Amino acid sequence: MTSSMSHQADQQMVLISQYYPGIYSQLAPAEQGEVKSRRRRKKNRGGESSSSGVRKRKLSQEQVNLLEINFGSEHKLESERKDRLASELGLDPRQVAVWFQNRRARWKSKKLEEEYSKLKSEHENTVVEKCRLETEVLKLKEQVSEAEKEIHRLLERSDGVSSNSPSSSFSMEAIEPPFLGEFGMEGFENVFYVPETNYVNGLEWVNIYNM
DNA sequence: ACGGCGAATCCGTTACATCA
DNA sequence: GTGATGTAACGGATTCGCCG
Repeated sequence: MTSSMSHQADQQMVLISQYYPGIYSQLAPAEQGEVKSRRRRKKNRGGESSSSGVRKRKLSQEQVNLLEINFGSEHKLESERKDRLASELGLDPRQVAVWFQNRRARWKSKKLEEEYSKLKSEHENTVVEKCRLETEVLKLKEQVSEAEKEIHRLLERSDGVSSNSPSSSFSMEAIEPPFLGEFGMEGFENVFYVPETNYVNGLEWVNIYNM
């Protein structure tokens, strides 16, 4: 863990699991259903801390400011820095350690909230895009269906014409179909084939290709 | 290699201060 | 007075490095 990495962590969306690789391994007992009972702490209404002399709640704004500055430059607290900070702030090193511990917990909680918001937003965008694509697919299927119907109608009409007029008969298979790929028509060659040189009654609609 | 030990850190919780 | 919220502090568990 380098100091430069932690310095950038506030700006970047760094996953907690990357930043504190040890955290998730500690979840194992709880995940296995093992529930440990915690000892209840005694109340302390006498004004004296049970372990470290005079009780002193609420740090001053000045103390918090300096702690925040230090936390901003490095989230971890080496013992040398802890002692120096404690001396500067007139606090017990244990208090500095506790403050950093709680601050890391708040930082982690905030990052998790941000990560959640980001993922939620991405999910919503994806759902919207999915709906849009599904609508587009329906429209395209409708167009294909209409085109097929039209082809059927035209083929039926041309069959009727060719039986009366031998000169206009031709073989659809004998004519080289135009290349449609550059128009993005791959897959529709058999549906939209248009003979350019042989005029067929009722095929005026194919002029859409020249639009 | 291995186990014991202490320090550091984590999570979950409690106790208390403050405020609406 | 009271519930909600924020935070200092604690307890137990885990991890890690050191040492014999």
